Amino acid sequence: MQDKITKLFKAIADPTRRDIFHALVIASSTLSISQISNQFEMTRQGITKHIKTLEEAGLVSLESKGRERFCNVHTQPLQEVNKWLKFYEQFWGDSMQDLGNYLDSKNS
Amino acid sequence: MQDKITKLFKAIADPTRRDIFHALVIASSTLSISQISNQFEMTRQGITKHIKTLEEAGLVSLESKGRERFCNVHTQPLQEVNKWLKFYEQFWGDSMQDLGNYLDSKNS
DNA sequence: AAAATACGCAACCAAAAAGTTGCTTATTCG
DNA sequence: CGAATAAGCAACTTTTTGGTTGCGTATTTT
Repeated sequence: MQDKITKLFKAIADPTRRDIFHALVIASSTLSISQISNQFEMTRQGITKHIKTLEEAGLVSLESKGRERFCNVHTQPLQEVNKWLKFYEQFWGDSMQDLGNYLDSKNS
Repeated sequence: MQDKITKLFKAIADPTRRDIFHALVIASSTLSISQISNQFEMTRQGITKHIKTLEEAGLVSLESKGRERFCNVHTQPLQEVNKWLKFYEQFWGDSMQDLGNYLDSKNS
């Protein structure tokens, strides 16, 4: 389909998914599908779809317990986004000047 | 339409747009629409569309000179993404343990 | 002035994404 | 056991996205 990093970027590009992800991170325990969807206007099935794309991005994993499914959240994949950002970080401030610095350091 | 940060996330979620953005950042001078689209398989009009969404995310701005339009690139908006990431950075490593630390620091 | 270049804009198209409804299955509770 | 709960799956609709073609216009170039 598409590469890992794009899946990751797309997963967090949706506001609902960012909200779900955030809810999972700050929750004091793992949450079930229903527990999550109760926090949103959307139908459970809609939430399930979002969770699936979060899962495919590696940001959550699912664990069945009885009739319920609990979501484990994983923040580690975000390090890839951070890595991507890192490169451009050197250009914050005045782009052109910093670009000069970057090129100089490459040539030395 | 949608909030600023979502526009930004969506802008960088597309691989072609990330490529355009990257090309602009590492270019030694500003590039025109044609100069950019020559580097891609896609039609000029397709590229123009992508540039427009980059523009709406604040990542580029356009400047007309004669019959050409040059793209100025801006990395600063990415700081917003970095800010978003920062919060989750404390959970990298072992999520649950770090979450404990986070909650503890809130209560002290 | 004619030809070529750089571009915008609108219409269109296909595929993907976002979200819904309806139905089935499995588990738990009384 | 029967009712209620948790959830999966498939089909379907709507909207968004990614990309194209076609055409008009302004600016250069020759």
